[in-house]
Amino acid sequence: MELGLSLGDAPKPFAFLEKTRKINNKSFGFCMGLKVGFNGREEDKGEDGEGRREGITNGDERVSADPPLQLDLLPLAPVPRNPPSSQLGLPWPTENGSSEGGSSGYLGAHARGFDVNRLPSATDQVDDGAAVSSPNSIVSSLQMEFSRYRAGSGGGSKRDFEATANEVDTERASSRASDDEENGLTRKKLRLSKEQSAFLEESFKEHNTLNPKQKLTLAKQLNLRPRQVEVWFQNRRARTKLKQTEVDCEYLKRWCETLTEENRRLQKELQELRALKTSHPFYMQLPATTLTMCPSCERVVTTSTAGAGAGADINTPKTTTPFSLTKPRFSPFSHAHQSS
DNA sequence: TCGATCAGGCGAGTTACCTCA
DNA sequence: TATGAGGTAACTCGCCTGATC
Repeated sequence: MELGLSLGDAPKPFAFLEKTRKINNKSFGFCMGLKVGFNGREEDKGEDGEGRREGITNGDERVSADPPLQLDLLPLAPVPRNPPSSQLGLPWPTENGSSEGGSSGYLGAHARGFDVNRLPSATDQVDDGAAVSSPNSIVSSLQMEFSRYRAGSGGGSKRDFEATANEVDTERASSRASDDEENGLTRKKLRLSKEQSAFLEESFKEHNTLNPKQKLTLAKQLNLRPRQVEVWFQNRRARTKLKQTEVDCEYLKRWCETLTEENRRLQKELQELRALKTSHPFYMQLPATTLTMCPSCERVVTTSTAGAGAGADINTPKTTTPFSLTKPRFSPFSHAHQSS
């Protein structure tokens, strides 16, 4: 059984059909594909390679004629097709080709000064190349910058309230930071502000991995250490994967129930056929024949080693079957018979 | 060309801290 | 006010990959 997952637009091809390990981040909807194969090659694949890393298999490694089922688990509130990355000034080109360079970005120009996590150290300034305002100026700078931010985004009262709450958050964080610094304690963990989280979230939608340049630019824009940005993306990927796993489990559980039910029904049908065999021996004078049905072309063909029924197509109108045939969902069929 | 070494990145697992009911 | 649960930032470890020698 093969499970292909992608984060992104539902109709997109499954990741295991593409030669890519990248997760599509255009939206946070869950798109899950399930392919059941009978060749058992999963066991042969081993533990190395991209498939292990991302749970994705290359399409050319397993070839199946049956298209995988696709389950769309999109969020109730769909993510806008065009996330406001350009407004946020992401440090890399978006799909629209905008927002190249953080300095021209929306927050890129204004976000300086709301560092909630640290007091700038000399090494940080060297490493990040970002001049950080003094601790005492953080809050006022933030309020000034975000008042502009609100005005620029045309926010209403609710937005103003949220921004104010974020300012409080930031102030609290700054206060904690200052306290820790004064006490000479090393800060273990501090909360990111809502703005920082939202900005990182938007960035993650664009790219779920960062190259060093993007990391540095983001860190500068958000006044975070590059390490913090890196850790945030790592944790974000982990959360995404965890969520996917939960969805996978739920889906596979339902799928298992469905297969169990189908198996039960087929067993019942088999019993009926056996009963028919005893009551209508006429049918049993036919040579032993295996009936198979291709789920893709929906043709039932007979295969037999002897007798008149070999290779006959029972879908032709003049041929009838005294019983119903169930179309299996998955089959290791090849479509060699389809061309004929 | 091949192997050893190193740096950097990432996933997985864990810890520690914070918030909230 | 104390407490437990849940969320999450940060850390550690091991593995992989690419660059360099």
